[in-house]
Amino acid sequence: MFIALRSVADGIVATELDDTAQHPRMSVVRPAELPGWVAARESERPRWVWDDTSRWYPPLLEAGTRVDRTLDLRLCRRILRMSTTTAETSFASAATDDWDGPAPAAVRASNALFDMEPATADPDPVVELRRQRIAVEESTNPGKLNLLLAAESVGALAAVEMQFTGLPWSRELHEQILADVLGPRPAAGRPALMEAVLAQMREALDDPTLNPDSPVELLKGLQRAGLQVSTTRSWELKEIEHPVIEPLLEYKKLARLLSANGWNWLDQWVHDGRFRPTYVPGGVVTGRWASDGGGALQLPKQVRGAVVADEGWTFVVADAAQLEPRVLAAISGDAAMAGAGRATDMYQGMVEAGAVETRPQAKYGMLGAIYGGTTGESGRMRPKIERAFPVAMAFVEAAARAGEQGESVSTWLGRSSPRGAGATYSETATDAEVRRARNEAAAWGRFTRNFVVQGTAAEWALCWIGALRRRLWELQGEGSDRPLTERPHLVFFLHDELIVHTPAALAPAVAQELRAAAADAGRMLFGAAPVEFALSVSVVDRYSDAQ
DNA sequence: ACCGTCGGCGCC
DNA sequence: AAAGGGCGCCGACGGT
Repeated sequence: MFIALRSVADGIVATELDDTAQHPRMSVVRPAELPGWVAARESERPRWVWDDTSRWYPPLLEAGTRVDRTLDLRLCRRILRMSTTTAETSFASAATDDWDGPAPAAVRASNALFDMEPATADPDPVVELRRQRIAVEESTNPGKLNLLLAAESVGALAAVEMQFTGLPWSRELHEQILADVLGPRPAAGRPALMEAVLAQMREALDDPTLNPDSPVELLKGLQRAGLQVSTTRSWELKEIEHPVIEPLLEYKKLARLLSANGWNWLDQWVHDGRFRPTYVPGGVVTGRWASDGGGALQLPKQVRGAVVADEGWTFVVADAAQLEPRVLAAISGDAAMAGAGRATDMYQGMVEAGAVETRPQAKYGMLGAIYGGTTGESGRMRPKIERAFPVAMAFVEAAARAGEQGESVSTWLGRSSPRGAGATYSETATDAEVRRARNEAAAWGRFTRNFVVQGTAAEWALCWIGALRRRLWELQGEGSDRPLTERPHLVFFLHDELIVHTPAALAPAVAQELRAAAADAGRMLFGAAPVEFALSVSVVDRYSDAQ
């Protein structure tokens, strides 16, 4: 059963539909009564259909209503528009309309739902749902596409829930870290320890007015002192021997901490002991999530010591070990690579299988295969990886060739990449123009090579989240009416890593569910394929203690 | 005062 | 011959 929600001038129209999206029965619900109404219908396990989860779900959660299943029509529209599996359908060729692109700002405003009368009615979700269902049926792989749409949508629910519950964050411990590394918070100017390091730099360069914060001036200063550098990037500076290098690298680290996760960040993003990032499901072309504000997906290891569980609670931190190589083994059907993945540590498994000699060789070799790297260690390992895993390598090579020629590539479930230009240049092009066109085509090939792996890994992660979310909810019995924040709940997601905040006594059970959900995700995507998805799981009171 | 771009670096 | 994927955020900078 579906129940589609739509905001109109005199309330919210809820349209109940059967599993074929037919036989509508409409009710009108007053906005203030929606959470209670939704909660009452939830026992029938409908799939709630709405334009944007980020618009409808926060007020429901605020009112204590959790929903199990949804279809986020706007997210689904984007997938169906792009997918090569729907390319032949009328859905793909239809003119753009309100459902394409982001929601209008007026609709996005979270209070529009309950506090204000909308100026115009929403576009009809029932019409869009039916169009999408037809597109899926007419696609070349309805089963996979349905799974992708459900996974994308459940991810949107989890994203809103994680923002709602927030990541437990200790202001005191964060301030302690800042004080240890930078010194006390200054009223103005640089913190004391930064100033001290800067003094060392000025001394080493004999340049008392050196401005370290301007890359242009810093570069001039370094060159004036005779250093052979063309940029001020850390990795380039590391190659050089000079008394200024050590304090300079230190200064950069301090400046980074100060500007990205210093006191200002704390003031802006941490309130009432919680960091509440906005996740953006589907925000990355590959299907990965993006984040908006607070840099949730770039949380440096340096400040993870401030992430501390509540009294009597603990964290279960799980990350998927070597997720992308395992995904590559599965989508390419490379049996030898899948065999190496039967080890808990896949890279070690590759060593034991005799493919390479050391674990770092395995790691860099695989990263090179997935990213298209050819220099350094990953380039040197390339022939060995080719020999050991020819099926997998042929798979990513094919994805790269497709991209170079301007073709679209797709993930396992059918999310497709944008089209590239290919190596296009006119007959009268100069050598430089030809070179540039070829470089661009090669870069697009690296993008598509990575797209199929990164995007499928993102699909695995969505399935993992979806399976875990239901398992956690059922952990204490569905009948329990405890709110989300009083049960084990997800608080953080980082591409291949999840954190669950749980009453300490339930941590072993949560760890079990995380592993079971990972196995669920593997089966959902790949059925009986012989690829295992190992997790490393730790139970810790502080995020920085994980692993 | 505001806006867009860029260098640089954090995460996966 | 050479070729590393995806993001977000900050401050500086150059433009208006």
